[in-house]
Amino acid sequence: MSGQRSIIEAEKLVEAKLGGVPIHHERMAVVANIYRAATAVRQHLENAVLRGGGLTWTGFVVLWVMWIWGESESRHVAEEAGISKGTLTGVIRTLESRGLVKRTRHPADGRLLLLSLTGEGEQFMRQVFPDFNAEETFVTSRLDDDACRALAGGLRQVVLQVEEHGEARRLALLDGAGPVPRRSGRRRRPTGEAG
Amino acid sequence: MSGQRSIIEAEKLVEAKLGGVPIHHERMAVVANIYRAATAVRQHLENAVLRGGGLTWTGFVVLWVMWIWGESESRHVAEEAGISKGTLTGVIRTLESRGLVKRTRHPADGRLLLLSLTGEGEQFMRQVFPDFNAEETFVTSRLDDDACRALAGGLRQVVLQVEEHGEARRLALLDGAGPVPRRSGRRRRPTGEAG
DNA sequence: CAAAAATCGTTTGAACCCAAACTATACTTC
DNA sequence: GAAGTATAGTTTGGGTTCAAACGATTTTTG
Repeated sequence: MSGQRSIIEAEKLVEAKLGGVPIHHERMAVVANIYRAATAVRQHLENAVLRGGGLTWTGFVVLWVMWIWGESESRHVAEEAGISKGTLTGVIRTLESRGLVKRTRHPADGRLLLLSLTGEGEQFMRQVFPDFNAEETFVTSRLDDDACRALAGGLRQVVLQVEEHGEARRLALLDGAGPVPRRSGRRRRPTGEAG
Repeated sequence: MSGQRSIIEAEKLVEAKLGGVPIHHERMAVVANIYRAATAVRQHLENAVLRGGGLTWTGFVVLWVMWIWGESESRHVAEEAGISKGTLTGVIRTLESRGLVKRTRHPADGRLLLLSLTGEGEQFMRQVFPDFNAEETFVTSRLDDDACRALAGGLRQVVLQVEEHGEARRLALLDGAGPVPRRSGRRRRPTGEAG
């Protein structure tokens, strides 16, 4: 990736492209760099640590959540891992086939699904997490501890803003014009009524 | 997402899980928050701005790169957008079918593919980018301009570290033990030689 | 100038991704 | 307690994602 230089140049080009329209460049740079950093970090960790263990990033995150929180209801794992419940179904299927995860029915509420690590899953995390953290340390090694805390704090502000006010904002933006349906997604099963 | 609280609690639980093994918590928090913020920001922008235009995040980024840089060789667009060349092929197919992008053969080098926006694509970006930037401003609205610059700067350090030293690091980690093949991916076409 | 090496974009396969539709179970209300 | 409502996990469909394999083309080498 030549990538970084270009963000600064790009800002000038955007200015030229939009002339009068005022653009908030620092805000643009924050969002662009968040995404760039996320991609770079994920790719490094996948290739340096996870691939050897036959895991993807998402698989590892889900495993990590279960490792830290112990046996949990499926919906909490999805929320904590930051993926949709539909995605979790597939990820759990994969992890289960690798023997790292157990699925149990909730004894009291038949709708709920309990997830937990197998012994193999526990052992895997005890082995892999220190390596994972070593690479987290590598990717942040240009920053000292204070800079890391400041960086994490700034990012936390972004997350909190979206979590606390994002939904209201989206509703306000779309206003009357109801939510645009997704282009993809399941189709309603055709009823018997023909035109 | 209840998400944020848990990161602090999680650190304590990790401590307990790993006992003696020293974990760098600030580094863990940085990586976790980068990814959380990237997911939150992407989701907000997709739902607030892009879905109305029938675009995904990646589609928008690719469009943005072509808008800013003008007609470009395919490989440069992929690099600049931060996606693999294989992914770009599919994204371009989608954008082309929406009439936003043109594909041209390079006149001198038959291997190269030139990409550029159509008039419709140009118009789309002029309309949508201000809305996009308004949401970038929304998600960062808890930070003042200086904090934004500091945040972008910190993230840039992470990206640079991975870009400049990541590959060497990965090679050093795997050392003699050659690269682990991916679980997925194309299979070698079977040759006629049978066992 | 033909064989070999390099480079580009495309195809492939497994996995991931979301949201809407759907099924199953639980709770509410009359 | 049957009908209606709510909630949880699964399926579906269009799409994205990567890396390796691959075909087409260009450059390099002998």
